[in-house]
Amino acid sequence: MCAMPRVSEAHLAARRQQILDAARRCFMRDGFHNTSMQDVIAEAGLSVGAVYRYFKSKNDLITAIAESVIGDASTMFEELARHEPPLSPTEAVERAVTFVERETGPDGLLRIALQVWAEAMRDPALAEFVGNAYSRMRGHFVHLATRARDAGQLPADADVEAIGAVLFGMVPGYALQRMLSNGPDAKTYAAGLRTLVP
Amino acid sequence: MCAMPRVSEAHLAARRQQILDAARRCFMRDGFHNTSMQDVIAEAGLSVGAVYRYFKSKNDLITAIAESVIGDASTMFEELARHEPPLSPTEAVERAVTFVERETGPDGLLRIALQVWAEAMRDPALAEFVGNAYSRMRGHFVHLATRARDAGQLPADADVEAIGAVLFGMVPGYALQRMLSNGPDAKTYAAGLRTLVP
DNA sequence: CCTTAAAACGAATGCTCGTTCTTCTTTGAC
DNA sequence: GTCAAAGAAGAACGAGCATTCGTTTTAAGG
Repeated sequence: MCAMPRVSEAHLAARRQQILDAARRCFMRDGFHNTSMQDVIAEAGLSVGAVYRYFKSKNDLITAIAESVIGDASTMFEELARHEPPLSPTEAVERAVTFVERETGPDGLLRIALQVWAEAMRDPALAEFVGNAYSRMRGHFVHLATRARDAGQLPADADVEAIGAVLFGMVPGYALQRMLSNGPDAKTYAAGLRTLVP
Repeated sequence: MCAMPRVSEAHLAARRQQILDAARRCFMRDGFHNTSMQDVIAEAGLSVGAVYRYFKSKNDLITAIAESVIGDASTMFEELARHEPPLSPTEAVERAVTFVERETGPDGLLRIALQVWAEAMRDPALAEFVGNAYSRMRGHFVHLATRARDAGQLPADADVEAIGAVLFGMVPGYALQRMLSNGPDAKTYAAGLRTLVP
């Protein structure tokens, strides 16, 4: 006898991803709360039961999408931090802003990120996850600021935590401008930054 | 005969405000989409019919709250722009950030602003309103940048639009950090800004 | 005090939602 | 081929939603 799974691991993972992809499209289009489970189910081309096998509630689905979006952003910031040769703080912001510009389009990550931010105000578990992720991202900029200070590009007594926060803040600040008003493109923004921060 | 109103103008305005206040509290607590009309009605201590006399739909109520929140922020930025003697760009950001710190608390304006941003992704009418308001706010910083350039504090060929955008972006950027992670307080942030932008 | 229309009320409505549950199908080991 | 367990399906359900509407209350002009 045996209790082996009836389908391959790969099949299960693919199905799960199929649902996640559908949910992402729906959430991008209508936001978390104007998307019904029926919408996701139809978009995935599956049945109610199938979807509920993989995600036990709508909130589970929202959380999964939120974590994947925040995870993607984290990855980007980590790559900036790991870059060789090390980037100057300004260069790092410039690259982040370029990424943001790409992802603020009609089907960009940041449209969902905005939903996640709003959702985090109501869901403490999500708030903690987002808070940790954003602290880590800010940490990368603090690290860059530290390096710049040690290289003499900043005063020796500079508060690297504060400077890291300012640098990091510019990125979502730019994202909001892009999504809400018709702010400047990444290149222009970067030029402005370089004028302001010598 | 006559068709005079049965109650005073002031009474009508007060009732309307009573509903708006209740809605603001509810929306702050649960967000737009997890607040039911029943919640607002109960919070206002009125009847269904009374509320629907003043706001013909939930969306009307959301729009009214959104416009009032954005309006409050606009007022703040206008005061910064009008300040005498004129503020330097850095000073203006510092003051804006102090305002933000005050309004990111559990019952601060910015918690609703975050909801509004997310809502604007779905509601074109709201998107236009928010977009215009934010363009105007950015404009104030562009104006400050222009003045700084003309005073020789910035290169003569500086792109004031871009610099204004960078300055303005720092404000929502700081707001997000405060609301989502435990970012630095306004004073620390301002100090970081001053170190970075001489 | 009576009339009248605005204002407030709240039961009722119809619909949509997230979720459950029973049934049918597929799968892979034997 | 057979069987048992897992996967998929989708009808059904109850709760909760925004909104409507017929009724009652209120307040001011005559």
